[in-house]
Amino acid sequence: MKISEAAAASGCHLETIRYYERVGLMPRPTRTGSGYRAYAPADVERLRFISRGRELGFSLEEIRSLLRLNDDPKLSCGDVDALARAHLADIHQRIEALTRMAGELERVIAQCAGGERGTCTILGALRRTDNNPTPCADPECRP
Amino acid sequence: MKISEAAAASGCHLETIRYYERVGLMPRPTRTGSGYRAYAPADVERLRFISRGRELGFSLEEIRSLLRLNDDPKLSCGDVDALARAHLADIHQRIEALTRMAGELERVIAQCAGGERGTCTILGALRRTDNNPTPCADPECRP
DNA sequence: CTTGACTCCGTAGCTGCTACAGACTTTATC
DNA sequence: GATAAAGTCTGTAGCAGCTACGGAGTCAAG
Repeated sequence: MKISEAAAASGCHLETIRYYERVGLMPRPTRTGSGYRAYAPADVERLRFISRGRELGFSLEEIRSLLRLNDDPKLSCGDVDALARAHLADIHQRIEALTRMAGELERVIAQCAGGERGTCTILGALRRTDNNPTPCADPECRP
Repeated sequence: MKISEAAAASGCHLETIRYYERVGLMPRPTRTGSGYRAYAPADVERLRFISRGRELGFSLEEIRSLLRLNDDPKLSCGDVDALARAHLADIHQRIEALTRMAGELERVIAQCAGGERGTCTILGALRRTDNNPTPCADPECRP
């Protein structure tokens, strides 16, 4: 199986496969006489493992650990569980941060919708310094 | 005001300030006789503008646009509004993607909590192929 | 006068790819 | 069998958004 076929079968981009090999996530495949990479079904499975890990937001380093744990027959499920839980906590933090951003943005956008002259509340929110408070006179401005 | 003071006053890392200058977000500041950068209060305000933009998740290119709109006296509030709304939509998409990830992760973690032997459901979820349930029975699989 | 803190510039590193260029090999068509 | 098209090879550079050096020059305190 050539690299483009492995790419199609795994869903990974062709150049990404070579990249995974370079960084040691994928083993160096056997080669044909002319030097082309030859992949076995097991390689495609490994690529899909990586790809699904990425879909779940794991970093390549985390996936490297997961692959090691997966390859090791004397399974340490606790480590996998800990890694996954830590990752989940991280995702929750990112969601929280983005939700805060979205909330704040919605607030300043909503204020802007009304007035179009001179005082753009969006730019105002970016300019605003703590000792130089809101340019908006409306008490609704700062909840 | 020297660069470290501007850093302290703006909340930007010192090297980040130089970076912003290099990419053209910050103007080249005046220099002291010996070549040290000298910042005015307006520069610090601009840094804080950038910093708040980053806190709201805007990219540096978006912030570049916002700065241009902010600097331009004949204000085009509509452009600002459009930019902010597009950014907000993007944030919502990212939240959605992360929420999906979190949901799926929670699912496989919850399943794992029970059993600790042989079958780790987290690794199982990563290994799983929809059309090829068994790993590989064929001895040709591993070259 | 020396020590230490600061600043300068340029460059390289980080993550996770993606996209070349230029050389080669394989496959398809005539 | 010749030739064109498509695939593959390697190595390197680019993206965002910083951060962290190294080696040199500058400034203030003791």
